[in-house]
Amino acid sequence: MNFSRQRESIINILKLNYEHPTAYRIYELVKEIEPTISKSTVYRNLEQLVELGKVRKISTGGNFEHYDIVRDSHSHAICKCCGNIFDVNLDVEKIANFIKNQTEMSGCNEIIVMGICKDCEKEN
Amino acid sequence: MNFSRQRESIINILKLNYEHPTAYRIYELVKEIEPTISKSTVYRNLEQLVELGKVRKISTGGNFEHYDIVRDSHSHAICKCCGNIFDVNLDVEKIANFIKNQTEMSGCNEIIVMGICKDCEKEN
DNA sequence: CATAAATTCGTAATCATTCCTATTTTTAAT
DNA sequence: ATTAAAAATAGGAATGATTACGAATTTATG
Repeated sequence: MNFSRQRESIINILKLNYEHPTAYRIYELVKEIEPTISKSTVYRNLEQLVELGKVRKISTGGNFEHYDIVRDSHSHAICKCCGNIFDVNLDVEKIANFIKNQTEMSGCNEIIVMGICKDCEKEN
Repeated sequence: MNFSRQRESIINILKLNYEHPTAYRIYELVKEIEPTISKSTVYRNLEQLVELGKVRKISTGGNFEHYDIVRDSHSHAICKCCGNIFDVNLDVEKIANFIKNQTEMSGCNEIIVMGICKDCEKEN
């Protein structure tokens, strides 16, 4: 993988952003620094970075994929109602062992928890 | 919600199918029983059934949404490599409590575990 | 039966993502 | 510093799963 200014900008934006942005949001933010960047560059780089394990893709069940740069190991909780994504610390290792004994999975490195957030619960 | 023959067929197909089918696969299968059913009817009904809590939508990070009729309470493990979905039994209640104390989530009713399946591990 | 509400079918529209290609940038070797 | 090969980009077109729409049909209720 060669160096590219655009990719560095994408990574920098991801490092500054803790909001689990969508690809399009990342595109918008990078555009402020790198005005001529194209959407395809953003999508291609995100895909590559996910492949390399430097970025995680989070599917919420909504219409967009969200992205999160890998810092420490944490899991995600998603509100089914508003789609917000929260960080959670779960014992992934423990769950991985449990899974391994129970299914055809050889292990796991990511856990996504779906539920309702406190705000949405209040409103309904 | 009124009765509809088409919806009953969709539910029946889901009851018979343990493979976490996509909307399109469900459409194909229902079509064998109900040849004039339209894709929009399948999509609309799946959405309604998800809303009612009778069906669960499973986002794998791939291009399609998968569906699973709610029988017993179980969680899902997804292979990041092949996209296969496996059933798992996790202590959701315990995790829900853990989540509740740690985040803005009021609880959870579904856990998705991402990892690599044994077959894909062998191949790589 | 008659009416209103719900549902369906078929197709068109949407829109996030992927694909394509000519051009530019990066890398490594000479 | 040049050069050639490989990698990456910009921009726009294509894709394709899903959603939206409207006229026609079916269901529920009195």
